[in-house]
Amino acid sequence: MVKLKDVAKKANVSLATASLALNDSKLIKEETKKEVLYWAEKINYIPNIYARKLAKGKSYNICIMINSKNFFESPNIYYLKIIGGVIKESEDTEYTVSFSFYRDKEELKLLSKKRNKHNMDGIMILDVIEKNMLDNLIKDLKIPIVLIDNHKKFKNIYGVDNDDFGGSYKATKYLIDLGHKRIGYIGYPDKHPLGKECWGGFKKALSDNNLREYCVYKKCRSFKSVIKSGRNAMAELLEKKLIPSAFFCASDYLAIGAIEVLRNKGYKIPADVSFIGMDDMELSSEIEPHLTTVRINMEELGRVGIKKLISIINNNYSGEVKTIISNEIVERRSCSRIN
Amino acid sequence: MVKLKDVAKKANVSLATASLALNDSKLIKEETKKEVLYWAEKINYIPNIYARKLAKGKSYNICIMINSKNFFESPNIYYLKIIGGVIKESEDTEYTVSFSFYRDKEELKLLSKKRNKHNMDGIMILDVIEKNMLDNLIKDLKIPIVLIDNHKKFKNIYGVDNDDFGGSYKATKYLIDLGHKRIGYIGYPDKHPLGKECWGGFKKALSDNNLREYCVYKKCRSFKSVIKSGRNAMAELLEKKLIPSAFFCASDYLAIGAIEVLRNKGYKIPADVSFIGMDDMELSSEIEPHLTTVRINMEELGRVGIKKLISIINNNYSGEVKTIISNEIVERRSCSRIN
DNA sequence: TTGTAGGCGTTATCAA
DNA sequence: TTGATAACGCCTACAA
Repeated sequence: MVKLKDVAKKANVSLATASLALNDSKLIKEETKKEVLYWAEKINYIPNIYARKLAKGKSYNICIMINSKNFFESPNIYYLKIIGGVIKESEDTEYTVSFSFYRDKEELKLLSKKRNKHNMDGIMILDVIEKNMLDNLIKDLKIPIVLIDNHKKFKNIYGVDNDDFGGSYKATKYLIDLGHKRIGYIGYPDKHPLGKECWGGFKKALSDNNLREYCVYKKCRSFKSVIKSGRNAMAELLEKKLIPSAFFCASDYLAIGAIEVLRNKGYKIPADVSFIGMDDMELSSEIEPHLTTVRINMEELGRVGIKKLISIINNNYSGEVKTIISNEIVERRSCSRIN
Repeated sequence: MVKLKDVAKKANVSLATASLALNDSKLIKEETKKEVLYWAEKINYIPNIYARKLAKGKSYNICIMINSKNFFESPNIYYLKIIGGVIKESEDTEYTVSFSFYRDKEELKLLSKKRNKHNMDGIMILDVIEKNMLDNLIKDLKIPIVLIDNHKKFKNIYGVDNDDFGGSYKATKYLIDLGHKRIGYIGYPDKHPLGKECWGGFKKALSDNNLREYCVYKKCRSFKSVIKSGRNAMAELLEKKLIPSAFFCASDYLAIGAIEVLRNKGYKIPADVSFIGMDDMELSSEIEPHLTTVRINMEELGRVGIKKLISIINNNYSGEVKTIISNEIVERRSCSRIN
């Protein structure tokens, strides 16, 4: 393995000079730098990052923590997108990223093991985490933490979140602008992480336009079999009431299930009923009719999150505690104008 | 930061003894070990993995390489499952895992940068890779490589693959055992990575049972909008021929699209036509009727892959060049017996 | 069974 | 502007 010493020798400078030159120090003459760079390239020098980490006394590593239960029981494409964003964004930094699963109770015991393995300067958490676990993490580790997609929980902990409220507002407004006056809602219970925000955005859009909710289902619980929840929702709604001219669904899968039930009853989508979802899953552009939805940019959450964490680690972050990532409407074919 | 020296001091032994004790060397008396362990625990000693890597002269790191185009353009849950398996399995080893995207042409130039960042003892590749890229990797890096899910390509390079052939055989056999004699096939072109294996397994099952294929569609191309491919397939098939009593589809999404078209034409599934898919996606157990399929265990591919790679790195691998991971049929409600 | 001392490849602090 | 040299924290002959 060719090392710094070899480069120094070839370039006819000392180890120290070679090191400084390669790190583009302004102490070194341009000419010398060039010479060193030339030889480094020439003899294919690859720095040993571990020696560097050691000498610098910093790990330059960020540990991404993921709840293993959530991850393995309901593997979700969102994880993949966040992870992709994180890796991508970290590529051009001096930081490496490592991943670590955590479980429920044993957490604290595991923690020390994790640290052994992942010496780290900062932590990013990809799941909705419980308060006591988070408290323990903070107390034990004393390193910066950034929470991703925690739906604005833990107001005083750094985080990056999707704008659930704004997305719901936007979606509902979109329906209103299409002329809809009777708008239904299918979403999660109030205590669900997504419940409050989505419902809030929906309500606000209505009241800002002097409208009232028409037909509401808020009993979708788990993150699994969400399509089934959508079916159940619509089945229940069909029994009880008149169907509105449009629905906002807090998840595309909810919309997909609901649409299926309605179509089976002979309703035409979007001629009879319009639907707008939220998420933009792969499936959403494949179903009939292609679903209009609010696209959530999870990759962006990951990218922004890692940048933020690195800034915090380096003591030069000065932005908001919670960063809110905006989302946009993707118009497809599940909504129609009403007169 | 508490270090080994501190532990040694507390335990009243030398640095060397402390080190050996913590590494459970048999040179050290049980009693001494206990004392050292006790103090390490007590003062919350966390080894610096980078110092260790450096002293050992090994990176103890494995780099997982992912084609960024595939990853970002068609993020697939399979990636997530492999990654999950890899991380999980690496947890109890001394190896860390890092991830790195690669692109097409610039590959070679990027390579050196990657190495700077991910000093590594081995490489795992998660995508179907092209021959010339692989050759370059091998030539430049000279470290062990394991290919994941490459559909048995590159016979002399270590790899872990799903048993596409066996899965197709099994699925087809399942249909045959249900009494079906006219069995259709919806899958990929012969030159598609999945094409040959799936078609081979299907054909073999038929010929082993003195049956011939009845109605074949092999034009599904991309990995994107596979559901649409399924729809197209069935639309075309409907025009041309009699529909068989059962279909094997080389992907669940293909089956989902095909079923949709057939149901819209008034066919009852599975009363009129049975379907068996392959993959077992989340969606497969949500659609109507719940899809019977061959479950591919991608997490297992990841786990086995990392174990294999570590063995190879440590020069104690003695198994097959290609490890084939078996899959199993998940019976749901899309197949019926025929008389 | 344990301790001494040198080395792993960098970076950083002084002098020169 | 550069060069010695001492860290960084751990491992491991070799000696005792």
